[in-house]
Amino acid sequence: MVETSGIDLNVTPFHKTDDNHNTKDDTVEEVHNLSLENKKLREMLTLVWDNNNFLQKHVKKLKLIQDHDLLTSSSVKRKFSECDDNCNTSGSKECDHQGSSKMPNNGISKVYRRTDPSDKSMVVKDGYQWRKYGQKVTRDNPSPRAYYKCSFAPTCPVKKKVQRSVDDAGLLVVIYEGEHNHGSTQNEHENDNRNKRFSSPLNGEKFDEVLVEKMANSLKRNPNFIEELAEAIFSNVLEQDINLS
DNA sequence: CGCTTTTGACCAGCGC
DNA sequence: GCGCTGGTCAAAAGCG
Repeated sequence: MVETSGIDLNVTPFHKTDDNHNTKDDTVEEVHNLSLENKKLREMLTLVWDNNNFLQKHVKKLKLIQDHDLLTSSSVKRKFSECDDNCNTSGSKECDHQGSSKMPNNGISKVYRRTDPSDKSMVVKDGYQWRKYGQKVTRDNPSPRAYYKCSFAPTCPVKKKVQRSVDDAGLLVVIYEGEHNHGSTQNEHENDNRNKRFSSPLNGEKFDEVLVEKMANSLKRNPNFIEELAEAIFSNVLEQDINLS
């Protein structure tokens, strides 16, 4: 019986027995071999576990890259190419494209909001009052782009553009231009609650985490995946052992 | 009645 | 200059 972090496995160690010559030395040797085999199996399981974790992280990373590509492929890419360059070169913390994020850029910020794809209204509750003044279908995105002006204060210069992501209908890309010269119509807490009520329960970063978790669990539940992974690692370990010896 | 939304027209910038 | 595209305007319609 070998026990590793969180996994119980019934392993019957392969070892040679000889009933006719069951001396004390033989028993000691058997115990020694058994512990060696257990040690090896434990190491292998640790390796499998580590590789599983690595693969989970890799899946997560691929998902993030996919999201990033998806978002930068939309029409807003042109305007924010500078920001993207900054992301690539300096890795600025401000340029977090994951989930619902803002990217301050000369009074321009971009926010991603995950909503129900079936919800046709491109309403983003952000605590301000907006008046729609135009709508346009852009060249590289079949979903229309809506233009809003802040109507809470007559002198407020802030505008925003709302458009669905070209690849993910459930993802709204909101571009804010300018800064409000007045306060929000509601506090941040109320705003959060509203967003929770009006959009999908799985939104933004949380949605990604849940998705990755599901994918990882699905892989873990798949016996073929575990078998193939174990086989691959086992053959790899054997190769390493051969190379070392 | 006042505010918001819709939608076609218009304008400016850009590339060829 | 021309065509394409994104952004804005403004009249009409809708709504509470």
